[in-house]
Amino acid sequence: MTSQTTRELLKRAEPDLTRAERQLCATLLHNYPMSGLGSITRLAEKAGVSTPTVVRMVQKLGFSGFPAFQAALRDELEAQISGPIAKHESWAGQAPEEHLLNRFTESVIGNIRQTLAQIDPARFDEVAALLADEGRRLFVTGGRITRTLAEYLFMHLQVIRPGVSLVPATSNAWPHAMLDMGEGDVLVVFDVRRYENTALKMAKLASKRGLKVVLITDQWQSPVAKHAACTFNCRIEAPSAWDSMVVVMLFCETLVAAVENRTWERTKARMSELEELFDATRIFRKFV
Amino acid sequence: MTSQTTRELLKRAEPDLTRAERQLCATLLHNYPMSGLGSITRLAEKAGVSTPTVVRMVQKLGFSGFPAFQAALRDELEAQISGPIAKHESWAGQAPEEHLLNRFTESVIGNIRQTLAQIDPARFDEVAALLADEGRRLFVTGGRITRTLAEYLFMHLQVIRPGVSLVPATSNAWPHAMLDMGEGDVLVVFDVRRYENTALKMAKLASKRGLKVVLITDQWQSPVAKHAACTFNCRIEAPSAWDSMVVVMLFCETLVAAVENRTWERTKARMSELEELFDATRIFRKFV
DNA sequence: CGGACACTGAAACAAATAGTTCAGAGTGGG
DNA sequence: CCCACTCTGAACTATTTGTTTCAGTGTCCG
Repeated sequence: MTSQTTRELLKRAEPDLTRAERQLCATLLHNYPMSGLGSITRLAEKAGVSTPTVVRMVQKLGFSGFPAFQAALRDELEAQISGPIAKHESWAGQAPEEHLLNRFTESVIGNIRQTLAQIDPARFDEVAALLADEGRRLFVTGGRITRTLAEYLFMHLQVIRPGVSLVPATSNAWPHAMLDMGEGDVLVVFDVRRYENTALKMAKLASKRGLKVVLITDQWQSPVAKHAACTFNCRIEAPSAWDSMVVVMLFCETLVAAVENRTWERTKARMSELEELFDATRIFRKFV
Repeated sequence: MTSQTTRELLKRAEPDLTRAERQLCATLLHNYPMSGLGSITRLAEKAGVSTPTVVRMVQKLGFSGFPAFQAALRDELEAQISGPIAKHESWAGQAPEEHLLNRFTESVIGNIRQTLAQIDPARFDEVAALLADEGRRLFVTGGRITRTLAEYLFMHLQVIRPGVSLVPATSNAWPHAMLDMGEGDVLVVFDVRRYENTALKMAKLASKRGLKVVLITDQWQSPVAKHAACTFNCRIEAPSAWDSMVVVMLFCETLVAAVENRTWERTKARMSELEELFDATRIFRKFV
């Protein structure tokens, strides 16, 4: 394929690029090749790097300068356009359509579409507001498969606001945790098929204590729904012996973003405090 | 049709144009819109007119100047290229396009598309084979954000085959775990930005001990790549203060499915054994 | 630790592009 | 045949774009 030469050039060169250059490279590949057709200034801005970085990179790729690079992009684009109409390409372009990468992705995209179509945005906003209310304590729980998702949600919420706890339904310690749960608090339950007994019991007890239960479950819906103030169903189908939690995670992340938007003023302070703590512990690298 | 506005603008304006302008117009329409994407000078040359003619004409068409005209062409081209796929309705049909649910999903789909386009299927299959090889012990590790993903992958792999361990990079117990790592074993490292020092150290030591290191990282690539036999980059952009791990999870699940396909005979037996154990512990509900 | 090295972007600089002016060529009507 | 009018491009100016230099910063390695 000569028509994709520059794209492949970018991909192949990527490992040898520096941090800023890789950032630029990613931007270029992101919506290839449109982002490269503007001026060097706008490309640099879009990628968040300086114009010298752009020049250095295209020279590293073998072009004499930015205009030469741009000309190559234009030529390829022209060849592509005048050529046969682009078919619906598979996701992993280099693999045949039946490759697992394509089949799995296809299935997950379908899950996303169907799940989103069913969600009531008003309900979603409602729950976001509930989770953003710092007057309420939050409890998050998940089962065998969903524990990691519960942890993921917990970790983010914990940074966003105070008063968040993770309650492992898989252990037998959860009745102790329930001692802290009071009227008006919120319990987020993850429960997907092979619905778990402990999840049901916990939700039942919690709703009796006056907690608002938010349930995140699959399309067949966990029996916890009976005790939940709000239920969200995510499609979890996949060409595998396992179910796919991708949509559940997408939902969690979106929820986190929504909560964060509502608490931003206070969250900002919490995050910068966290940042200082990280600096003090030197957990992270400063640069690549 | 808004997507062809400029082309139709040209066609409709043609009768009212002067000779030189019509010549220019014809050139533009001839291989629309490529001829308009170069500099004004080259367009003028190609059409055999002067640059003032070009400026006058685009102003006559209602653009403020040549750059504005060119920008319009680029935008149309972009819309045309990304094709009907990008033209989809909002994901959460009931919500306006600017609702976070739609914006977030949009962004994640973009991440998926771009990540998949970059993955080398051969490499993917290679790693799947590596993880399916029961002669090698497997170690999985992740950092602050990615720990949950590491756990998720671990949980699945553990069911699929024996000899899988989770090594928490966030604790200081990992050097102990390293005692068990030997030549030919595999270490799967998750490391996304705010790359962590422990991940790097662990990967370095592991590769020195003769382990194959598989790295799953973001588009900017963790420095662990230097010590990795195989690196996969996932786009993690999201309209949020946080990065999105959805694509990383998609990748993990696909990998799990691929490994499982290779070990299915033995995995089947393991899974039914697990089933019996579950029955014995009565963790799951028999019926909804 | 500390020196060598690599990466990055601000700023200065060079080159092209885009826009303007204006004189001359062409045209049509009186 | 001449005048008034429009159109056109050469030449100039202003602006933006592309390139180079250089100093600051962070990383690596002994």
